[in-house]
Amino acid sequence: MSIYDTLNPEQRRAVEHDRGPLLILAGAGSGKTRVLTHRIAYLIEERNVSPFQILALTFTNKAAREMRERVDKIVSYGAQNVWVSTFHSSCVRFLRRFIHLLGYDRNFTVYDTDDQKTLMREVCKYLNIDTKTMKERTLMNVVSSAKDELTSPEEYAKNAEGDYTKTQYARVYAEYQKRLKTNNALDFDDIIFKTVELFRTQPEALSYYQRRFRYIMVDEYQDTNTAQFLLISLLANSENEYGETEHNLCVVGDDDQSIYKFRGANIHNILDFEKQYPDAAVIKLEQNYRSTTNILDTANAVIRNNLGRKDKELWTANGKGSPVVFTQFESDYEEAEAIVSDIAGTIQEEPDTASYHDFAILYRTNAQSRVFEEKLIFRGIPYKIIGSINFYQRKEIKDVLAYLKTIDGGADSIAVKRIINVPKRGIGQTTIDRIDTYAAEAGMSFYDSLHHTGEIPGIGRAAAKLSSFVALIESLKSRLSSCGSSLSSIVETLLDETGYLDEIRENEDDQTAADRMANIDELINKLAAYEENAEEAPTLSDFLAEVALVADVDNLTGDSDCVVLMTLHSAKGLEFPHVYLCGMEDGVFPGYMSINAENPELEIEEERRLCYVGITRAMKTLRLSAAHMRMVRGEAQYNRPSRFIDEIPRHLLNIRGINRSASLLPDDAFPQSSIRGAKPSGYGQSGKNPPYSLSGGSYGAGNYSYPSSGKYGTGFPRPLSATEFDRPDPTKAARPIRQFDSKNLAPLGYGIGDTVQHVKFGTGLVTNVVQGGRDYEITVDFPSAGTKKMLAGFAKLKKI
DNA sequence: CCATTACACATTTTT
DNA sequence: TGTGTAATGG
Repeated sequence: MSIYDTLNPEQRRAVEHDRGPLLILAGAGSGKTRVLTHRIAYLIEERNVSPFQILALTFTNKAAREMRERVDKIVSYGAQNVWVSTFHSSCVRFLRRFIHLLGYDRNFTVYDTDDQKTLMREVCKYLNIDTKTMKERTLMNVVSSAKDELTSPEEYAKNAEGDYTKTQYARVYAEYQKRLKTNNALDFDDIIFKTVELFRTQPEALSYYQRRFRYIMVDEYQDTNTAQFLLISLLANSENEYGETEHNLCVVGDDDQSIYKFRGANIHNILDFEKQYPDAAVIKLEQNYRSTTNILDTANAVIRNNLGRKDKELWTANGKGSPVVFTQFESDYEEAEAIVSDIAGTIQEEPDTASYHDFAILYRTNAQSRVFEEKLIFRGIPYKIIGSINFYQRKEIKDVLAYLKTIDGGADSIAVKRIINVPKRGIGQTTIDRIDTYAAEAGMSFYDSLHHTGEIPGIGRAAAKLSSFVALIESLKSRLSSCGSSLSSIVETLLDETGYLDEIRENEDDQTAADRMANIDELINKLAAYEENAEEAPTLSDFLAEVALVADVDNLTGDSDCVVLMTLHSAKGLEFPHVYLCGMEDGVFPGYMSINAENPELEIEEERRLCYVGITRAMKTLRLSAAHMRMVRGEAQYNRPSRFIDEIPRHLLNIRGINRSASLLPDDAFPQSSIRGAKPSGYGQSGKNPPYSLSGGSYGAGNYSYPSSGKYGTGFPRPLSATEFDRPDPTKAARPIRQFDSKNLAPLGYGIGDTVQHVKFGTGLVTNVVQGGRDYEITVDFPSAGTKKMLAGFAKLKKI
């Protein structure tokens, strides 16, 4: 019996497809990694393909690591010669070899988001751009999208002609790019962008890799952006031994799991694969090995509402399993309490079968984790939050890395400026600005101008401090190059000599100081491990680049027994026996940003895919929940349950709710998530829709909304205890639902062409009124503030 | 130059 | 709510 016998027919067909383009549409949990790894084994063992000729590209280090391990396990020989790595790491390796052809130095550094932001701030300052009207964040997105679309600064400028804002963007982009190059740095997008540029302009570099990689596999193909798409297309264009062009390209993905449009992912890359390669074979993997029938039916029911997707439906031979539960709680607080106590209860009841790491709490935004954290701490349940605070983004780590970058070359001015006054050396902003000006005029790098302090006007007393800083860096530099000290020992030396550790000890409270020291220790360990394991000669640049390309989820290992909390985005690719998908409310999930977007249909579809991803993470049980009231940024918000809940057929859901008497509810239906203390000033004074009961079977039949009074605690009944998951209290009836009809919006009192008064912007002309789901979106031209789009519910416009 | 305070501001984020 | 940046005064 061969290893291929364990595959189902579709999987097997995919594995045995050895030549030409192949698209594998792999639904969630359909065993795509298995297919990829078995296909690698098959090519090597049955088709005599050299392991050196195989390239497997992933998005995350975690995925790359997993694939690497599994390839090593099933491929009998030469497994380590298969190139398995992320897009970015691969491109860094390509660029280390050839980037000099593009005028960069081969020991370039990689800028992470923080560095990018710092650089962008400098650019704005230099170009006199008011960061109040044009935020760095926006500018970074502009530059990032431009690069994702392979638009050079010059092209961008050309396209921007005649448009003032775009012309500004073009100036920023050009200056930003210029500075990156001066600093010999690439940002994340550059890594792909520059590789494509390399392959387009340097045929030798391209054909070198085309000849090398004859079989290319791409995981999560639905998440590729235009630049990555082109990169793949260029590489997968090799010639075989008969001089024929062949496209041995195998892409795996699921259009339903495309959730990174906001980062430039282009879903058409997967949808149009067959157009690009008319001879492509297409194989659908629809059998799911992860979840129960109930969970998959729920997932299918939701995703069915998206248009323009590849037709497919997941099924499983697993049993029906327990029903999917939806509970609406009184507040986010009670939601968290119930979920945490449910986890504790399950663990207590089934200590032999359930452990903490079987449970995942998933949410839309990182901010939602806080309540859970509180409850988990209170109960003493071990947990891990995967999230925005990446190890390598911590201040102390970034400081140490900045020191290393400075020692490594000093071309990266952002790094030098970061640590020139850390710990405090009495070198302030004015001094830095003066050096900057001098450096720009003299055409040298920031660090190099530190050697010429005598010539810099206005430096005065700071000169001595600057030279002692330079002396420190130089001594570390020589220790590294001539004495052959290890990287890790250099770090120890610099921490000691700069007094960095002392500063932490003095200025932080005991706990944070201890945390920081521990982090630094861990960094030293990682450095030492890197030096030991490096394939070739370990270099500082390589370590730094590697480190810049690490995400938080990458460090999620199964070895610690913790409940895991993370955003839906981070959860992609993972699975858990028990999943809690919380915050299922309109305005939270789908987020208000998508509901109020210019193109809500499109954005809601992306949110729906996110929902699909969340649902399909669950193996055995899935609990959906919402809160009637939620504290968001210190304000109470009242949201109706998510529209995605409506999309799940009633018979699949076990609905549990909070008890509340209908008569206590005020009549106003809020147009949008409400504001603390807001007066229910004239919205939807309908009051004529009779409440109907949840148990009456009408749940999910159409539009409805929960009315709300403003402030929590005013016209609102005292919070009642939430029904516990799994243990419905029969004394508490299902909560009543009232129907809501969007046509019942209150008349606005003004319309297009009217002049209105706004609290902040003054008077303006209404140019457009669009009726959204529960509110009007008003476009107003203000002579003072420009054109603004706002929701009638928030704007409080008055006709004049 | 640096500490303090006032103020504005908030999606998601594989790399 | 709580964080991170801009203005202020010592």
